[in-house]
Amino acid sequence: MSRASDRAYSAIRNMILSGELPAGAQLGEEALAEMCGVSRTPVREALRRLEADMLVGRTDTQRTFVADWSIDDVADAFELRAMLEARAARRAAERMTDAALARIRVANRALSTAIQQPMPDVAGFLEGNREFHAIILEVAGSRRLAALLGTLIEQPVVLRTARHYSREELRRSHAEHEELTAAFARRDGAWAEAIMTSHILRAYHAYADAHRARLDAGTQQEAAE
Amino acid sequence: MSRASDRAYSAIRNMILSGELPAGAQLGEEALAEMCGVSRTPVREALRRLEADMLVGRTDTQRTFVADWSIDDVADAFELRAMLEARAARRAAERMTDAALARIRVANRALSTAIQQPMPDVAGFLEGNREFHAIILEVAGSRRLAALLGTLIEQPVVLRTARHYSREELRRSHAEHEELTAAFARRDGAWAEAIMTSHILRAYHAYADAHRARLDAGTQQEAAE
DNA sequence: CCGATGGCATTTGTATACAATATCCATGTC
DNA sequence: GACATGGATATTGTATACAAATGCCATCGG
Repeated sequence: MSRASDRAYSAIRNMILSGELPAGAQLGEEALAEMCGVSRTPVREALRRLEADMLVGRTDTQRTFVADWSIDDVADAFELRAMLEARAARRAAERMTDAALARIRVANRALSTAIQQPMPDVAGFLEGNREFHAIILEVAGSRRLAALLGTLIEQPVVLRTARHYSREELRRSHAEHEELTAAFARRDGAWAEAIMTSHILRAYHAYADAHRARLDAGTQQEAAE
Repeated sequence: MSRASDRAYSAIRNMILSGELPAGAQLGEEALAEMCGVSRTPVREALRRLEADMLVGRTDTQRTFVADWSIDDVADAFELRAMLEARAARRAAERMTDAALARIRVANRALSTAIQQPMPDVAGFLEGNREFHAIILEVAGSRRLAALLGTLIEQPVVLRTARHYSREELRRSHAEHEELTAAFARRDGAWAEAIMTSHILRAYHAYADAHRARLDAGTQQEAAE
């Protein structure tokens, strides 16, 4: 992370995820370079990586812009993520070790602690959640699967969704993690696969519902103006 | 393709796929730049892309080398490809149009012609095959699915395998394409998914068998020396 | 008033120089 | 003789200058 290109990557990425750079915004290399305090060379590398992540797009004439995520794109991404994470869960169940199982339980405990605070610790929840899924991916032992999922796990949408989870949703998510752990403990690949599919798709519908609610609110507000 | 970085990408890629640059070979940026007749800047871009394709790897100190594909890596890649192409086939069947169906039939006819020559036209077969799978991916209508499959379809292994297909294997492959077309004509997603899974996994086992045979031949030769 | 055209401004692409870092080999010490 | 150390050498990382292309806008002709 000390390399200039890594700093540029993180900086631009954060600006996109935080919404500081809104969807559709043109990304001039020179302007980004100045923002990041580096030259254009590392910025160009960072943009290529962000393009691979599909966080930025390119016009037919090589102008880069912040990618716009339609609701269909989000559905598409969640569908693929469900398929790939489910596959990872199955492989992980088939290859599970006692040591990894212990680490998964630790992550789940941290997650449980986070959501039982008087004011739910969302950052703690996200970190425990990330760790949980990371261990599964590690145990699954497929470098390619990990690479493919890498471009799907930390999308703008996913991050923003979790922040709006209700306590009930957080609790439900944790319950699913517990059930997945049970499937891992029994080395039951089919079970793990099924729960993981459900786990991701439920997260998708939580997002879609929230999105629809947001749209309705926007429409009402427009009507009032 | 006229850009220097594109030329560098193609050139290096071809050298890897042809075996001119053997697995494990160090890829000095300066040396590659000279080979491609460009400067280091576009070579660096090309290497980043090839790294995303997993055709080149990187040491912990950022030295690049031609990726070494163990038999397990190949199995891993085929397994993922089977899953993703099967998903694409299902989506394509559900969204199939008459126009696309006609194009698929044209591709299949070309493929059929290629394998019925006295001396099978392998290049023609590969082109028809590529077109067939490309149309399916297009009809599937998922940019992400296309992006993920992009890194899996034209791997060194896949290309080298097809060149050693027997006429019987070519004929079988074509028969599977015909069956897939039938599934598409009936808009039967489950059927299409199943055939595609089988289609890719059969190709995998054809490769694995050939690989084993090659290993055995090598061992025998060693024993004879 | 609308659209085409030309040229200026902006942006991206490439080459190259230089800085930082890693590798390798020779030398010296135990 | 094995291993650590240091510096020469090679390689990668970054900045910058310049070339090529793209986009924008004003001007001109209809």
